[in-house]
Amino acid sequence: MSAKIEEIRHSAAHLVASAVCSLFDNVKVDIGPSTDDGFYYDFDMEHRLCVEDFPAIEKAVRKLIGTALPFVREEVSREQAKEIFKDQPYKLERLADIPEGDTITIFRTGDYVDLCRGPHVEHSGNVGAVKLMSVAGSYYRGDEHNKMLQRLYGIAAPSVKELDAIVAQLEEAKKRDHRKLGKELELFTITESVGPGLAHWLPKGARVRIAIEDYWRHEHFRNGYEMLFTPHLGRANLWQTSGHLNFYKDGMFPPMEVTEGDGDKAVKEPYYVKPMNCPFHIQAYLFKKYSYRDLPVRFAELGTVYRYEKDGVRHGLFRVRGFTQDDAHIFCAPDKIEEEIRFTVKFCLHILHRFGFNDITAYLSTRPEKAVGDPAKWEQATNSLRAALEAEGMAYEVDEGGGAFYGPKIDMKIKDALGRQWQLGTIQFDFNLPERFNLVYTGEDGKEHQPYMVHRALLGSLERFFGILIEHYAGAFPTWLAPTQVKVMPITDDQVGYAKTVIAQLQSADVRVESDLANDKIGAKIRRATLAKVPYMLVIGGREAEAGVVAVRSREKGDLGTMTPEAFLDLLRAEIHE
RNA sequence: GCCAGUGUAGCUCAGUUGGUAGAGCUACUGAUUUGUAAUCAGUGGGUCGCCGGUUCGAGUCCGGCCGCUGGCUCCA
Repeated sequence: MSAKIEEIRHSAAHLVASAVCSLFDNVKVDIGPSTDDGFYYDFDMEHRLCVEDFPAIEKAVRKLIGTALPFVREEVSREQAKEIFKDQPYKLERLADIPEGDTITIFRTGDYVDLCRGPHVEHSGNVGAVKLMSVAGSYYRGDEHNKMLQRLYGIAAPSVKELDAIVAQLEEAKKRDHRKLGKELELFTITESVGPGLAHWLPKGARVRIAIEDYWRHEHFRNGYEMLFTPHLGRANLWQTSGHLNFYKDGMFPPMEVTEGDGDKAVKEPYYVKPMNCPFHIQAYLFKKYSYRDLPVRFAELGTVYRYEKDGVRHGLFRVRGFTQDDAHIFCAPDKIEEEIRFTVKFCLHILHRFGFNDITAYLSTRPEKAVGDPAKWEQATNSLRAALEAEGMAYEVDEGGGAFYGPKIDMKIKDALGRQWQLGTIQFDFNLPERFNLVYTGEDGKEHQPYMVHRALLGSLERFFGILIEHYAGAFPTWLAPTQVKVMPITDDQVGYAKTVIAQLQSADVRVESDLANDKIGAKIRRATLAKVPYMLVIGGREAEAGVVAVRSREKGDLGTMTPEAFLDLLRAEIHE
């Protein structure tokens, strides 16, 4: 973001605050920072802001822009500032936060004065254009115990034309919204009858998921992982041991209670649906004794978990209550951990690249204040994470003290086609569970040692990942992922027979192929297939049927002319495996 | 949970100051047999999110729930 744009957004926020103060009574203002795509300003006032107020506010802002009011910077003493903002409690609090000795600056725009570091544009005319987008509640200083203020969101640009461009960009993002595309492309549905946050993968979505899963499993087997299938429920006792009941009970669905045993010996036993797979993978590890020669043991599972996400946090597929993690747990000897982490990082990047994500940043989170486990282990674990990132030449940022209480971690964040950042993979040490479940392996010395345990997900959850993929590709999945890879469309009923033999040929080669035999003109069929974002259309008319060829139309490249079905299959295979 | 919106047919949406619902697409039927982004005609299809209230009468007004959207908080 250029400094100039930032100044414009920031200044626009001041103009909006100024307009709101002039239009309504007794307005207390908080702050108005610029954001990634605009700005917001928080207010405390009696009047409830709503969208109907926007035109009046925007009009007042336009008037301020029209008069080219200068933004006047003044340095003031703390006492002067206190006097100026005596009716603005939030400003006084912000003022109190400014360390003694720092310069206190205020900015005046006409009658409006704001406590602000700046910088600002020279005069309000430089702001150009402002549009209010939405109004929302926001806790003062982001703390839910504080009073809720009213927040106005807006966008600003140097000119109306540039503002329109921003609006167009927002509309582009809206067009890619996975919820909209999920409906249009028949990928998934979430129904009120089943419950909020519980996704159903429809046939088209399921086809994409299976393509993802097949690839995922194949690569895991090729890279030394074993697969597990584990139960969806476990006794309360298990969750007691793992510590989840103590720490995360609110995030778990409430228990279901069954009676075990008869008569006097009958016991009520609560079962919980799993919010994580770890305890189950640990059971698999506890199944037998492991030697140092067996390590590292890598257990992977596409494990479906359920978490009781609070109201108001759900969002399409991005935040759901039931989801499938591409989970794995690695049990590794301490002296091999650095190598193993490097291997894991490499594997993660390999998988993410396949899905078209090349702009990847890592975030390394280190030991927090409250932590379990030997500090020396933390040190070694953190170093192995750091070394792996450096060995892979990855850009990374360090979040000091940002690790979980049970171990340090790396999070992988990707940028999608619109430049938006998403957190996907995570590689996380756990010094808590090996202790709680008393995990061991037999070392070279014949004694029992505790292995390092690493949780690892590459895609995060399949649901969320699918949502991100939909938006990344705007629904136009690459051929290897596309729910329908090929649409066969005869021009008249006379070619249906030949079309069916072509379809059978493609199907037997595992191509996801569909036909459009509707009694429609070819233009209508092409339109439908285009809207469904099918990568390849095979148009079959009398000429093609006669010659035993197909006319190929590619989503990206348009008309590719005619070729035999075999030649088309070769082309398709080359693209899928590239 | 909180603030602000919002909920009408499978989908996208109309529905004027309250007078028991409409269009296009989809689906189905018929005609048409078509050469690269929509052939024509007909027929189906709705407890207007749910519950309650006001009213002679509620999709429309009021209240309470539920869902969804945008935020705040949260995401082991």
